[in-house]
Amino acid sequence: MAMYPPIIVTVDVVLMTLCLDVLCVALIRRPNAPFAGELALPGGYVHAQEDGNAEDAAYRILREKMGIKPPYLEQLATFAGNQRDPRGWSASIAYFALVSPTTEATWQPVNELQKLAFDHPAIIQAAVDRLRSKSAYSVLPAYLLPETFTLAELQKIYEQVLGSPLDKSSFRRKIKELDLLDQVAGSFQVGNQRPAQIYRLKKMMTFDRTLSQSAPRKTGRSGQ
Amino acid sequence: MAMYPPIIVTVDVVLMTLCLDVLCVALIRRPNAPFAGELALPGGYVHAQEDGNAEDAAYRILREKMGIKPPYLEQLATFAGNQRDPRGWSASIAYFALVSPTTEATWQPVNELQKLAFDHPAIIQAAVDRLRSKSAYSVLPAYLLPETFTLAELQKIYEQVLGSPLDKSSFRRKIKELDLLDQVAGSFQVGNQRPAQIYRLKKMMTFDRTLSQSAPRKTGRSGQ
DNA sequence: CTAATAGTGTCTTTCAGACAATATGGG
DNA sequence: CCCATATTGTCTGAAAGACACTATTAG
Repeated sequence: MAMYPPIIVTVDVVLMTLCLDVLCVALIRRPNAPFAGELALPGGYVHAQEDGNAEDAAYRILREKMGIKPPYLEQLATFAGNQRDPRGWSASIAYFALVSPTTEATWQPVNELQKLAFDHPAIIQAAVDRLRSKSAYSVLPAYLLPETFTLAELQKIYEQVLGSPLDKSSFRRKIKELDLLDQVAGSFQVGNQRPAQIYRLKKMMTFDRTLSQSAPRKTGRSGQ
Repeated sequence: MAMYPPIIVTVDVVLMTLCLDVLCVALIRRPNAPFAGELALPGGYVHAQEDGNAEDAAYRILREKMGIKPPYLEQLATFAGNQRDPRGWSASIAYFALVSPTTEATWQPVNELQKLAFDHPAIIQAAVDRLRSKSAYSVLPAYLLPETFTLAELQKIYEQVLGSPLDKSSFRRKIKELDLLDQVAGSFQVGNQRPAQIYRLKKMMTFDRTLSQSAPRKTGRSGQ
């Protein structure tokens, strides 16, 4: 079998959180070529000696470049081809991760990104799409909050991510049915108001429990 | 930056169809080491010279090894690490494809697979899971049928893939709402029965239209 | 008391599941 | 007429949306 030049294999992570109610992604300014000086996703080569698998590499990169271990990480997709890196044929195994907004990083709103290195805009778009679609039927957005939060805060996150307002009663009904939150002793209060119950995500091994919160109904019938 | 030994980059395709109402996957007996003589998914090295991107590689492999161009192909996930290939650290960009049962191949039922090369059982399992989950809200299973089919045939496919019987009336209501099928002139008949209307998939650029056929309702209320 | 937000109750609409009724072919 | 399957119609119950109502704090 013929030999081909080695293919560049990297891992890039779309690390997201919510800053001031706006979905943001963590970016790093590249110190070296290619795209030296430009903003890029945290990423790097797979280290065959250190990384047992691709997820290990993603965790290592987040540890080395961001100093964190995110509570949620999943593989997004692989972006591969001869056009995305001037050095040659490359494959980027992309992950997406969610963290609390207390995480230190250079956060940039996903809706107003400047020019980025490589095809990172496309990777970020894919991550945002994935987050949106999964938010419709899972508790993923809770990972964008601090460990404890109120239901009002959680609803705001969902509305931000999904881009449409939700009914308070229906939202609470769904969340209660899901039974994925634990009450936390204590409450949160600001100003002259009734204090709110505090919750946290239940410790679980499985994400992706069915939420099945559907899109808002249309008022009129769409013909027959 | 330190140099690392080159990483093996391959593309593997889970090519599926329905043979005698059973979901099957196309396998090839490996002629060479590693795993010579064992069954494996059609796959191969990425050819940096020929393949512009990973999807190109998947199509090339299906063309070379199976002699087909499938009507549906999507990236599944990337399986990468140092344990899956005895030659070293490897990354397999896995795709999954659906074809009509008229396609010539060595089909094996996905439920009774023998020992396979590499981690191909896990890749196949991921493909089946993906097909199942997408079948709940898309018209994907139609790609498992010949180009034209009746609604009864289509419903049987859904029942096979989803693993549970569907109500005839509800199923037709959903399909009609989706508006993803075109009527074909002519009809299909067997025996002394009313002939059935023939349909085909509409030509479209987008898959994944919302079907929102939900899981069967539970009869009782689950507490509060 | 008021202001402000937290949290609940209830009516209505929508839609999937169940299943019956009708339609259309050949004998 | 019969049978067998295709196709449509209708009823019902569960769940989502709309929205009003009550609860709890500070002052």
